[in-house]
Amino acid sequence: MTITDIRQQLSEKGLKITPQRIAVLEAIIKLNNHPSAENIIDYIRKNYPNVSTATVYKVLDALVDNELIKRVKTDKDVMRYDAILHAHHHLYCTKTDKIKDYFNDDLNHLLTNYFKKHRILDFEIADIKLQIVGKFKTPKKTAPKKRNILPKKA
Amino acid sequence: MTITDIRQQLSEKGLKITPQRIAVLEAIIKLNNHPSAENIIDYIRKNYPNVSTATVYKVLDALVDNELIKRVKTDKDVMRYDAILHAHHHLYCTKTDKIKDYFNDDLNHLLTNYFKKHRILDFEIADIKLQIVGKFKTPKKTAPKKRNILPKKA
DNA sequence: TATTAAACGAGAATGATTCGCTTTTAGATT
DNA sequence: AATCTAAAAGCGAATCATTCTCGTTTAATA
Ligand SMILES: [Mn+2]
Ligand SMILES: [Mn+2]
Ligand SMILES: [Zn+2]
Ligand SMILES: [Zn+2]
Repeated sequence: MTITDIRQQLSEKGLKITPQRIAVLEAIIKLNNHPSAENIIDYIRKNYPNVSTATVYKVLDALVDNELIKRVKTDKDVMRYDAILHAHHHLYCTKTDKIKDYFNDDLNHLLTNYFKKHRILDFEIADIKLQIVGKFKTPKKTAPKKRNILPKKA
Repeated sequence: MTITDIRQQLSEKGLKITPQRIAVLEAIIKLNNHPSAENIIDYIRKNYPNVSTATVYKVLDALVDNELIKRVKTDKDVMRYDAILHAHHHLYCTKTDKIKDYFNDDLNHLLTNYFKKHRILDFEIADIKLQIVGKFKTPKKTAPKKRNILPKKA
């Protein structure tokens, strides 16, 4: 995803191409970790110190409205954003608040087929998403490498 | 679910039985529509005009911590609450913000089995919930009753 | 009934997000 | 290339759901 691609995407949606919009979209793509507005602002300000907070929020709204990004809901008071549009689910870590993508087309088909067969009365499904809540396991300590380490205190 | 039951539930969790706690839990059960804190406050104040907003939030936290109710996440800035503890999913109406319960043990088994067979690397699942987003269909107009209606304009 | 830690009430504070208004700018038009 | 103008950006104030603080009340226990 190059800046040219981003300009292309904005243009396709009939959005004016502005440095702020490019920066926001680029930030979400680069950060690639379902960043909050604050994360995005911090990231952008490294290169463009004068971007206004309100502008970032307005850009985020515009990008969501034009389906260039998606909102990711959380338990917390902060909204998070996702530039990956391909259908996928999310692993929510209760310990760290990290959100990890979970791609599984097999599962998507399972669900789609399930609901094709079992319609929900009076409800028209637009999207089905799994909230998979839990904890990331810290990988099992396998025999740690022996190393010469200086003792903490002489 | 009587008030005696509610007192029982609070007591089992070692929570002090207070009129405010009873009122909040009763409100969520009676409203039965994933109410927001504001909905709950409005409901309660009809009978107890002096309940403090802060108290309601504190009670909600205590009830969640003690697993007597659950939080329901939404797109919006308001948290909503659920007194139904039995595993179920939610239908989110994008048009009206209504959230309807979707019970389906068949589907629950499908998912549980699926993830029993297909572990997610390095992730320990605590809970899986479906966010089913869409719109409630207004029931199809079936042959409308013929009626004598006055014409709109003479 | 007295004791006391826990819970409550009232209002201030917080903080993510939005608003209102002025200034700037992208992109079209001369 | 210079001009035009609706759209976008900037900025400070406002909003509002939720949390905090602290003085007062109360449920539970002895
Ligand atoms: Mn907030
Ligand atoms: Mn908020
Ligand atoms: Zn994602
Ligand atoms: Zn529910």
